[in-house]
Amino acid sequence: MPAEEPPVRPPTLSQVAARAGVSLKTASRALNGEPYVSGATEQRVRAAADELGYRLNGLARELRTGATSALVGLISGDLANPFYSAVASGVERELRRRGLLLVTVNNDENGELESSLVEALVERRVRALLVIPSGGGIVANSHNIPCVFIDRPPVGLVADSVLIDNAGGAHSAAEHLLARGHRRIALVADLVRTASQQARINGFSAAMRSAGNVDWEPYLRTDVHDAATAGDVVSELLALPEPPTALFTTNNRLTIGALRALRGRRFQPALVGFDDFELADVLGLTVISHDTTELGSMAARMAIERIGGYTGPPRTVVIPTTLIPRGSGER
Amino acid sequence: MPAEEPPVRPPTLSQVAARAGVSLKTASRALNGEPYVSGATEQRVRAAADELGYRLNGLARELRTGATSALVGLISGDLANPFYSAVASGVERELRRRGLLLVTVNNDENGELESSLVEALVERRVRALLVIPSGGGIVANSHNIPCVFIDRPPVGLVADSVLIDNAGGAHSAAEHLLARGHRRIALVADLVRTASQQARINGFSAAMRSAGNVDWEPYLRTDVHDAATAGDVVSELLALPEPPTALFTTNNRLTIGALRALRGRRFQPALVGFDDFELADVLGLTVISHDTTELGSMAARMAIERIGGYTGPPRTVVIPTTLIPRGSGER
DNA sequence: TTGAAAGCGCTAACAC
DNA sequence: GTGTTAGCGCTTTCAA
Repeated sequence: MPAEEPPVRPPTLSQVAARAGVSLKTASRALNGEPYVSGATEQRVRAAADELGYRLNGLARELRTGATSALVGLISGDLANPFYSAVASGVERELRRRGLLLVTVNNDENGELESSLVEALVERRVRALLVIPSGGGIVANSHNIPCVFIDRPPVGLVADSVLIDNAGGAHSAAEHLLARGHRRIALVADLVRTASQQARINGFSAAMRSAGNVDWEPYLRTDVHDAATAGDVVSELLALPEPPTALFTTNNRLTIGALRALRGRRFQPALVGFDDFELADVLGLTVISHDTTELGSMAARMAIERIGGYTGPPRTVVIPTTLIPRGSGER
Repeated sequence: MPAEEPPVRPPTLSQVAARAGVSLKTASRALNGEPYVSGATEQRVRAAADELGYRLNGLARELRTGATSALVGLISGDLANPFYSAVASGVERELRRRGLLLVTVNNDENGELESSLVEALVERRVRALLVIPSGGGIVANSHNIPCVFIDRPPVGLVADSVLIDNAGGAHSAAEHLLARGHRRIALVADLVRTASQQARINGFSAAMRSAGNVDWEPYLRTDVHDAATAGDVVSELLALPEPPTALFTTNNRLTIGALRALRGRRFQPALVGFDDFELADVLGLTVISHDTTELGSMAARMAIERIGGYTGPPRTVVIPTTLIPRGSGER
């Protein structure tokens, strides 16, 4: 049984100073590479710091220099979803270049939890907040800290946002299928309460309207939220007396569900999916692609500008989409 | 034109106290729900806090109460890689339950960068460090803070680690292919300098040795680090005068590269891949699967125990693997 | 029940 | 070049 360990505290700057035989401030100057320290003194201080295994206490520094941290918070859905992790990857890379650190938290697609996470991050004095809203709750940014919304604009307030060209992408998917002669086209969409899904549905139906096609309307399915349900929905659609000849799925999860349902079937309807993903090429899947990582990088850059003092009006950046034909949308 | 904005500092506890007409300490007690505060006083303090939009400054609290933060750092490769993001997802979920926050940083698979990131996190006084080592560098944990290694054990020191049963998984893949009569089996592996790859290669060759098979040896390819190269390597293998009849790829990236190379070919060798991934089922791919998210959760739990004061000897947990036959490994 | 004083580890401002 | 003093916003003594 080891004796009660005294809770070993890391060495402090004054301990380093004492050991080097200089004052606190001199030690500070030496380690921070400030001018007006003689070479010899600097050497001694550095040596003392090494011997003690001294590490700067960032908390204390940050408290002193302005009571804000070097942290930027990202609130999103589960990182296991490749969309969120791609965004996180872009964000992290951009932050790291500026010496900022990324704190990631999962909102579990739950608006209340999301609000409490905002509180927690604000208490930690994050320098900025990046949010992919759960869609349910509204993140009120009454905290006076820079906030950039990703993929979904905030409800009821104007703020910096980075969005995908949802309407445009869905529009081009619709046109692509129409141009190949499809009329009975099914639309399988996620929760309509999110603005991004809403825009995709709108873009799609606008294209149908322009083409004077109403045959698709019986095949609209919304609020399909996971891959398994998407698979069921697609199976049901194909079991109809007059099944659709083409499908458009409005995000990667739903597309994957559709692919599972289509697997091994004799009749393969045309399929276009919103969001590109790994292996879509191997599967010969036609997709509406966009640079998800760039979505994150852009948001991070906007946040960094705000941190840097930019005070212009809120901006909205729209990331374009591209249709990548790989076979499934051309049959 | 608004006048020069004074840099608005968030309200402090003493401002709240002043407004409520109580002392600093009383305000602190009231907001922290400590005993010995009269109900009326508490109400007044809470009201004052609300009116001012007061948020606790976690930096100051943490500095005062022990100079450590509520942060846990995770150092890994790019989150765009589903393996890392699955681990991160498991870690985050576990931390959040304990009120801890996850800071994720990307080591860019670069040992030197990794060391500097450790420094940065230690300076922020993270409570624990979770590391998926880049393989190149050695993370020396001379910092006296809890550290758990994930997927790859640290070189040259004993420490808490959570590993996948790499050797066992590779062994079962080899047996699976041998049992189906394959002899010329190609092994496409990633950087051998990482312990996990080393273990997979060892497990595979041990099984071959047991079976008395040496025919596979000309088909060993290592240090294949990305999907594109993996594709090239597979194409080369299949172009040999005596091509292998089966392939084993030692991680998801390489498997995906192999799939791309195999696409549209007449002759389809058997294929087993280490790591399961989304859509592997749709592709009919036989894999060595393991619970990647659990890898992260387990590591987080071990770190939390250390934070909680556990001082036992370092432990190593091995996460088991399962072979999931889906067709590609059975042809 | 409440308050005053001290101090966490550091840096800013000003002396020497 | 170097040291002294003060104070970031909070919690922890200890006294009232």
